Amino acid sequence: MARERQDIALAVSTVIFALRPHPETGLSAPWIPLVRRIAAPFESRWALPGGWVAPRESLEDAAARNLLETTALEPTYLEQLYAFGAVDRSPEERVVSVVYWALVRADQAQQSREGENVRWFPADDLPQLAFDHNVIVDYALWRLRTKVEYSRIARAFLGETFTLTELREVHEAVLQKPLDAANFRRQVESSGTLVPTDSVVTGGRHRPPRLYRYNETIELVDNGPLGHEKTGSTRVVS
Amino acid sequence: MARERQDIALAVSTVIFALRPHPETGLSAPWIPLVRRIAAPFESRWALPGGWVAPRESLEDAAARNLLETTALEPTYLEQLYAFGAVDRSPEERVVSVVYWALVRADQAQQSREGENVRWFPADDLPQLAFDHNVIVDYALWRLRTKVEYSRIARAFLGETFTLTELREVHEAVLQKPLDAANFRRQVESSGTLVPTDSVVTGGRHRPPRLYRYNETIELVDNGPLGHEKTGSTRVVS
DNA sequence: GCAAAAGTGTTAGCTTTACACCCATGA
DNA sequence: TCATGGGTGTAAAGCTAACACTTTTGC
Repeated sequence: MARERQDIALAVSTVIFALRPHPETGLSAPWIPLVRRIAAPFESRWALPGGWVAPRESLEDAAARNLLETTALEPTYLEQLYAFGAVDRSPEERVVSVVYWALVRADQAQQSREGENVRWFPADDLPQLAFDHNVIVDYALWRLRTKVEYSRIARAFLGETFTLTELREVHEAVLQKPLDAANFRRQVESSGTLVPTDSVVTGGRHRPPRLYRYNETIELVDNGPLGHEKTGSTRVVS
Repeated sequence: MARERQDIALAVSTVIFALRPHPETGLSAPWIPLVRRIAAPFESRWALPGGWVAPRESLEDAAARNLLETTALEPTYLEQLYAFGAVDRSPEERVVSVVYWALVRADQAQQSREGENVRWFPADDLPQLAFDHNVIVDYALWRLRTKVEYSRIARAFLGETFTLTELREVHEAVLQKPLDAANFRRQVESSGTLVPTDSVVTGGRHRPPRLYRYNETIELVDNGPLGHEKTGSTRVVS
């Protein structure tokens, strides 16, 4: 079963989400950074950050490296989204793209070099992108929204400790709808995913809220194909 | 941004599920076909059916073609599972595998050429496979079990029309646990996914059960990245 | 009639949702 | 003391799970 030359280029791209106020509503919402293409095809169009896979790096390493090189971002969460492999998705060359999605905190997002060639856009209001990237972003947004409800990805938008209101605001920003504060509190408290700390936040003109942290002792669900193994397939950097 | 030679081989493999009686319990359970390797690496080990991606075929087409060539199977359902890209998953060569999972009916499964080099195994009791294929099968099995509960993939194991008992037996085989017939009936009836036909099945020594078919007019959920478009990313062949 | 599976009814317990209300702090 | 968000209480509605019971067929 000898293999002849395939001549299929293998690329990785990443949809990176951060939360920022939406320009229209003013409410916190998902934004993504895009990179302006400086060569054909789709020259001068906005596209997802990405690049080629090197022969001696894993797909995930390739995604993280390209992310860092093009946007200077190091995400706190990185997960594979889908492999896109239609024959005509790139003119001329045959390119298969393994796409990842990532989450960064607002403070990390500000460290990305923004400028002529890198700019952040509200994820629900994008220009026409290069290749099939509009479809990809829509799918990533759908995954983010479904997964925030049953997993603990919201932590990637938060610091080590946080108040329940901060956690709820992350959920509201992702889902783009208000949540009942009382019921939200009971849901997360009964889920056992959080542990209260001894600290509260003082300084507000109101009762000081308690700080929580994530409970690291409980096992995760839907952690990808290697999630049942000792080493997860999703990269979580605290 | 000129790209030098990557020398990364792009392969597809597929985890194909069919339902058959389990050799120990006698109850219906998921089985998968495996292919015996006839060359290094992992010569003589069992492995998932698969092969290389041709330059001018999509990933999904490549999966379907390799399936047909190695096992003579044409699945009724085919969906991408995950792209596996660890550097050392194949010795010597660098191989990235885009893995699909597929469902076939029992009658279709019997048409696969079984023999020295192709054999069916109970999915929960496999020998040590080539490469990382044990991990892949476990993940596919997890996806099958979670997805059967919220989507309509069970249809891929059934004919055009079927009784509610037949549908329930598919769920029981996948989940490997008995379900309450009365509650199962109410769940699927209230979901609106099924439409009763005018026909019943006669011949049993009991009240003749009604035949149902799937309601094609309702929109699907979680149909992959292209699921929101007119053409789905999952292949459903009736 | 009787066995067997189809199909309906009923109830206890749990979860969800909506919203009223009290609490603790800074100004 | 008042405004503000933190946090608790509560009840209606809906859903789930378990199981009793009725229906319709073949023999």
